[in-house]
Amino acid sequence: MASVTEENYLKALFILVTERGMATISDLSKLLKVSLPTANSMIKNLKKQELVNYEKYKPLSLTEKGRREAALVLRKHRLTEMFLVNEMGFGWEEVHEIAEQIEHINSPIFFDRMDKLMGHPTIDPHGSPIPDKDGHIAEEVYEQLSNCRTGEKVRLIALAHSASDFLRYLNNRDLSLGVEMRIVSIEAYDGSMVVSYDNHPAETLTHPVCEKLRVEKVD
Amino acid sequence: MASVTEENYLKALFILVTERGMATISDLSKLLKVSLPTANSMIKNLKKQELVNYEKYKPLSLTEKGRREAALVLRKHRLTEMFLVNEMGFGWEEVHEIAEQIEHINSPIFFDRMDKLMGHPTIDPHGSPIPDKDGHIAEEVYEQLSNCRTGEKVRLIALAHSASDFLRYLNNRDLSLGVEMRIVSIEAYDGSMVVSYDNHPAETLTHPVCEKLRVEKVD
DNA sequence: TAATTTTGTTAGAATAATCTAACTCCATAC
DNA sequence: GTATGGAGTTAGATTATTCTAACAAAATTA
Repeated sequence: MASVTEENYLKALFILVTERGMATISDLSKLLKVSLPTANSMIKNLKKQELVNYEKYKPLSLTEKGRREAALVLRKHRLTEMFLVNEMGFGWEEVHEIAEQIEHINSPIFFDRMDKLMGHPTIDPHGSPIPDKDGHIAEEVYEQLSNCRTGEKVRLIALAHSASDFLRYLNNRDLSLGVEMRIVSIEAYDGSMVVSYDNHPAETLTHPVCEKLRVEKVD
Repeated sequence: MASVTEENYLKALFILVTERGMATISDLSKLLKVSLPTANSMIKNLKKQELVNYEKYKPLSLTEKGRREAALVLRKHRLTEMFLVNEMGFGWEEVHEIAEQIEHINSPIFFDRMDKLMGHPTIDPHGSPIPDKDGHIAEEVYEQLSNCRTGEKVRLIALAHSASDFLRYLNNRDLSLGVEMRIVSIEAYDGSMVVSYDNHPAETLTHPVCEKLRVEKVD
């Protein structure tokens, strides 16, 4: 079975490929904060185990076996986040670091029990889909807020990132999943948006923030 | 901070010293299933960190710092076991293996939350005391069933071991903490005892089992 | 296209945790 | 009081994961 380190590489690769369609060794080395040679040698190791496809100087991808392993780690991570929020009362900004550790626990009954206690949730507290027990994961079809137009009304449905400082930023503005907002205006210069929702008639969100907010249109 | 391996050595040492009053390198090597030289070199490492007292060829003990670290690992283990039983619905025979892994999670807020959700429990599902946040642990003052006499009435209050096969053995006989039993007879030859309780008028328990059952006398 | 920068690779070393083989110390049995 | 067996130690090697230094390939810029 994959070591904790190997699981982290597989998960990182899965996320990179899902988010940007491809991944390189230097992407991995940045995301995991290891040196390039370290990532390079781990990739050789994972190739030997037939978990990643890799040829010298070429971009990386997961084999079917690797993709499945990675999705199961992601399943454990997201189930844990949901459990921490729903069953233990944590805020969505507190759970990532804990889940980063618990995702490596090797105990199918433990995660099955979480899953059952929560009634088999399909998304985590940040709106990301939870892979099923076979490693299948729903595609994320939501739009970025940054791609929407002035006047549109949208519902916040998921987040592309879940760093705790970003989540606290959202908390401070009463932004949570399900909030419906109208795009009041878009600043052409820097792409920042002014949105209105609930008791916030005019909240300005910078472009990097809008890129991370996933929304669906409301009629 | 101590690595997972170091935490396991400290915990093992704590348990050995608590159970038998002292510990040697070979005790450790047997308990942790590592070779003698492996245990030897780890002990040197822990001595360098001032976590254990050790002189060549002498028995081992924990320093105050080491004792505290060990007790905090044990705290995480036992809180986890209690959480798994009380909040997640596991049987007491299922929780040891999971807790062995979760005890190494580094997240004070996670364990504080468990503790709070359960109302600050002081014993785990096997009756063992849970150390407090400062690493203080209550002494276990219970008697072994094997030291009791014919005719005495006792209440099962704790277990000295929590291996899952032992716990299933108890489950199969409807033995759980709190059960009150009367000692019907003791077989002098092998120390086995016949006890009666609830719907079990005459259950025979071997000496090794009786040694692991901790009881208090009922008037 | 040539120069430069970024990315990737190889070589070689370090650390943590483990092992086996060989040797030494110590308690105790005779 | 010596011999013996168990416990402890040392030496040396292995594996996993990491690093830096040096170099090579690919991509980008001029």
